[in-house]
Amino acid sequence: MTLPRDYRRQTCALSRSMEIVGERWTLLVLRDAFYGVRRFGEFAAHLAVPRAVLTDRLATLVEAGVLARRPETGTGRREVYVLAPKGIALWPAVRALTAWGEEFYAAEGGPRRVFRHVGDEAPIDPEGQCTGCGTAVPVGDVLVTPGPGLPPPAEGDDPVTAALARPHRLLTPLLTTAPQGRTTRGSHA
Amino acid sequence: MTLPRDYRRQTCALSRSMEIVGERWTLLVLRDAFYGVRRFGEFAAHLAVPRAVLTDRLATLVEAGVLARRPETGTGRREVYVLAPKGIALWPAVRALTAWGEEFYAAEGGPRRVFRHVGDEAPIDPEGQCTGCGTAVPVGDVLVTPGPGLPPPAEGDDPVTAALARPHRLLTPLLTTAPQGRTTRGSHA
DNA sequence: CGAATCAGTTCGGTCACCGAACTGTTTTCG
DNA sequence: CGAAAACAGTTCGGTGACCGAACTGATTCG
Repeated sequence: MTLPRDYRRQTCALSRSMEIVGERWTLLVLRDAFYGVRRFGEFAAHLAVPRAVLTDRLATLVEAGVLARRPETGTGRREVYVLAPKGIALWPAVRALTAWGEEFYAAEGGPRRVFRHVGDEAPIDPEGQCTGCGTAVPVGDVLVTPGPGLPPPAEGDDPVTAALARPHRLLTPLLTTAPQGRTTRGSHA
Repeated sequence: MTLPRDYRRQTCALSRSMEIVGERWTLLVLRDAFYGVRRFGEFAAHLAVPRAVLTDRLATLVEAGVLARRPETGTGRREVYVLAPKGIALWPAVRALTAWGEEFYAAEGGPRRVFRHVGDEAPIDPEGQCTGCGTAVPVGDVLVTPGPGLPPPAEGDDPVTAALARPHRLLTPLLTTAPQGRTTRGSHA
C-alpha cells in the first residue's frame, strides 16, 4: 500500500480532497459503499477492479477515516467496509458527479438511475433538493431507483448488479446472502 | 493524446463522469478555469503539472466539450481555454469536493478560501446555498475570497497565486497582463 | 536585428495499474 | 468429521501513464 500521490505545492482544499479520493477507482468504491456494498468480494465482482488495487484503495480509505473496517454484524465473523461519517460527508460530491454524468451522457431512453426522496418518492435535483417537497434530503433518506436507461437484467449479472435493479435505500446493506464465486466478472454498475 | 481510460462494464453515470474528469490533474485544471485561469502557461505555472500532461488534459477536455479553445478576446492572437456550458455544469461537483477538503483538512486558523455570494458577501454552504439570503447561488455570482488559513503571499509566488490572494469573481479572467517565464515553479494554489 | 516569451513536444526513467494465478483461512455440506 | 467450495487478500510479470528537464519553433518586444 502506498501513500496517496501528492499534489505538491498546492494549498487549495480541492487538492487535499484529490489526494484522498482522486485516485483511480476510489470514487466508484465509495459510490458502491453508498449503495450498501460492504464486502471485499462484492466490490471486486461489481467493479471488475484488479484485486490488488482494491486492497490498496480500501486500506487507504480506512486509514484516512473515510471507511471503517469492522466485523460483520449478526452472523458472520467476516470483516466489512462501511462508510464513516467522513465518508458520508462525500455524498454531495458523489451525487453532483453522478448527476453530471446523467445529464451529459444519458443512456438511450433516459437516466440509468434516479435518486428519490424516501418520503414522497419525488426525484432529487442535482443540488440535493427534493423536487417534491423542496427540502434538502439527508443521505439516509435517499432511495436509488432504476431508471428507463438501465440495461435489463442479464443472466450473468453479479449479485450486486442484480440487487441494484430494484429500489434500494442508501447506506443500508445491499446483500444478505453471500455473493458467489470470485471468477465471475463484474458486469454492470 | 490518449483516450480517457475506460471503466469497462460500468453502466452507472458516475463512471461516465470519471472517464472525463477522473484523471489525475483534471479537476485541478477545471478549478483553475473556474478561478479565471485561461492560458497554457498560467495553468502550467500555477499547478506545477508536467507540461505534456497538461497538453493531454486540455485536449481531452476540449474534445469532450468541457472546455473551449478560442482566440483571446481583444489584444492578443493567442489561444485561451475557457469553460463551456458543459464545464460550468461541473461547478457543484468542484464546490462539493472543495468544501469536503476544507471541512476535514482545514489549515491552521481556518479555511484557505471562502466562497461568497457576490450580492451580500455571505458564505455559501457546501450545498451551494447562500447562508445569508438562502438562495442557490449561480456560479457567476460566486466570489472567491482568501480565508484565514491561506498562507501569506510570498516573493516567489506565480502571478496566478498572487492574484488569488485577493477577492475574485468566478469565471472572470484572472490576469490581464502576461504571466512571466516558464521556468518559475508553481507554488500555491 | 537580437533577446525574451510563449505554447507546446520530445525523451528517458520510474511507478502505478493491469490481469491472472496463487495462498491460507473460513464456511458449507455430505 | 472431512472434503470441497467460498472468501479475502497477495504475488508476479508486462504495459502504459506520469514525471522532470530539456528542446523546438513561432511570436512579441526592445
